Amino acid sequence: MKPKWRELAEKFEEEIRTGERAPGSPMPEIRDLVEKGERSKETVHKAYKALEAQGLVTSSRGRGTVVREHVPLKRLGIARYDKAKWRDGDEVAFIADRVASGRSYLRGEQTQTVSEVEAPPLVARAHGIPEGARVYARARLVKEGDQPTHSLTSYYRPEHVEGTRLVDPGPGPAGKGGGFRVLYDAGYEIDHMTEELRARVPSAEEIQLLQLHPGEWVVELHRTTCTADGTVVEFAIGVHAATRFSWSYDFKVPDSAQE
Amino acid sequence: MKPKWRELAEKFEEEIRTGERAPGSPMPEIRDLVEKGERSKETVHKAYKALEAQGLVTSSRGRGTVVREHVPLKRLGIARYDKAKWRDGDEVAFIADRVASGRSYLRGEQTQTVSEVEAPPLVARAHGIPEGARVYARARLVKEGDQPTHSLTSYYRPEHVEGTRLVDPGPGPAGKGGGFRVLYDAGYEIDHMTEELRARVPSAEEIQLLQLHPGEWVVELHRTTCTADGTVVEFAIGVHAATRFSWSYDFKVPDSAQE
DNA sequence: TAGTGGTCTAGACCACTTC
DNA sequence: AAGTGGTCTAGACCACTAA
Repeated sequence: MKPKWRELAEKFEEEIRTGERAPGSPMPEIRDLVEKGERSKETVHKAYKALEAQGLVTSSRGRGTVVREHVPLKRLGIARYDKAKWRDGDEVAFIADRVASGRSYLRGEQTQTVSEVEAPPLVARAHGIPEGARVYARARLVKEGDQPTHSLTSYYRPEHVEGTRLVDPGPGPAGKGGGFRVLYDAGYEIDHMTEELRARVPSAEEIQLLQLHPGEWVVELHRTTCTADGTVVEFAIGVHAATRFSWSYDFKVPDSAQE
Repeated sequence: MKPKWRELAEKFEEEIRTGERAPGSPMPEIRDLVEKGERSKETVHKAYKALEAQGLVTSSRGRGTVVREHVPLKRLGIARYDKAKWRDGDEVAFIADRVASGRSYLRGEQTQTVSEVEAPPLVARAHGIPEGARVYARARLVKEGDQPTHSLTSYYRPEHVEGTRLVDPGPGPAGKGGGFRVLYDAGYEIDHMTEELRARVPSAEEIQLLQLHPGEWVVELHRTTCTADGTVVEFAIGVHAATRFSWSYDFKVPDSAQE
């Protein structure tokens, strides 16, 4: 037997997907449904929470529940790291994807803080240094308008970045060309990277920071960036709202017998 | 003000993460907590559901709520497509990752059904054919023991696979070397691929099929496989339980100025 | 059959937004 | 102040498991 709250949620889901309930239009108020039907407040509430977790509606106290506008996915491909963008041009690497997808970059959409910290285990392993060694952490929160899209924290080894503008703890992006340009100017040209992705439940702080919808998951991205000789010059951890992005990778089918 | 159910959930989360509550050990029963503390049944229930969504506990009627065993992540890298594995060896490409991570392959862990269908929009676009054109859909559910890990449906164009054992609608894997080997034998050697990932809420059928825990998300993977001349010979859609996998990709930093 | 989690209700109260 | 969603309770009943 299907629970009543699920039946109700599926009924509304159908109505939203067919367009019968248009984006931006208000959903019936909980108390109205309680009066009209036989359902109780908690039951309707559960149904609405399920719809909210699927990204179909938004609820807020005082304002009511409305059908969500469709937010287009931001597609992240490896082209966003194109050397031409950060080495020759004046785009900042981290916002290259936004430029590529036709959105304009506005100043003030990225805040940054730089601090010296002891390397957590994950960071130490990536850089091949002892746990607790000193590293620079450069954390930024990337926004699009008022809406935060993801957080990104890069970890650098002191000998690679000390004396550069990367460790200048001022606010704002790292300047023309971004972090990769700074490393390039310091003699460390990035050559290849590894990205690793996994999905998980967000922490309470992340829900607040990224303004996540209730029930929404995040994708954690680990990026290890190396120079041609294999030196790791950056390890970065990104946390993305899971429904706002897709990731795409092209690669040759490997053939270990030929190498 | 933090809701009580969240407070309670965080208390238990802490206890589980520190190991104070060991995997396999039972959580306090809901009715006991109601008797001892001032909380009500629904409130404790909400807290338990939150823990379950995080993958920390498992609840079932009659059996109670227990701390979950830690399930190791399965790491998927592009090495799982190594030509040496499916062309020269006798491993099936789709289970190569399991072999790599030390798990043994058991017969009967993969079921398959082949059918001729009209190409859905996504499939048509990937193959560059009209919507509704006939394609072969090869759907399998991959399990590890009793636990399903992911579903994978490959779409092939008739002219590439007709007459091969791929479209033989018998059960079981596609045979020695898997689907890529069949394509290879038919004169279509795969050369490069694109994988695209996104996370989303599972459908009701997927929850049942993959035995997902309540609140758990899935990652949908789109794989487009091409020969050296750019012909798309396979488009596959995979649905993975989000917490059971991580994906990893290595690539050179692109440089459009040099090509 | 006893004991577990899951659903549902009716009503109270709280937090927030809008007027 | 009025009206929205969110939390909480006490208790009823249901669904499932194990002895």
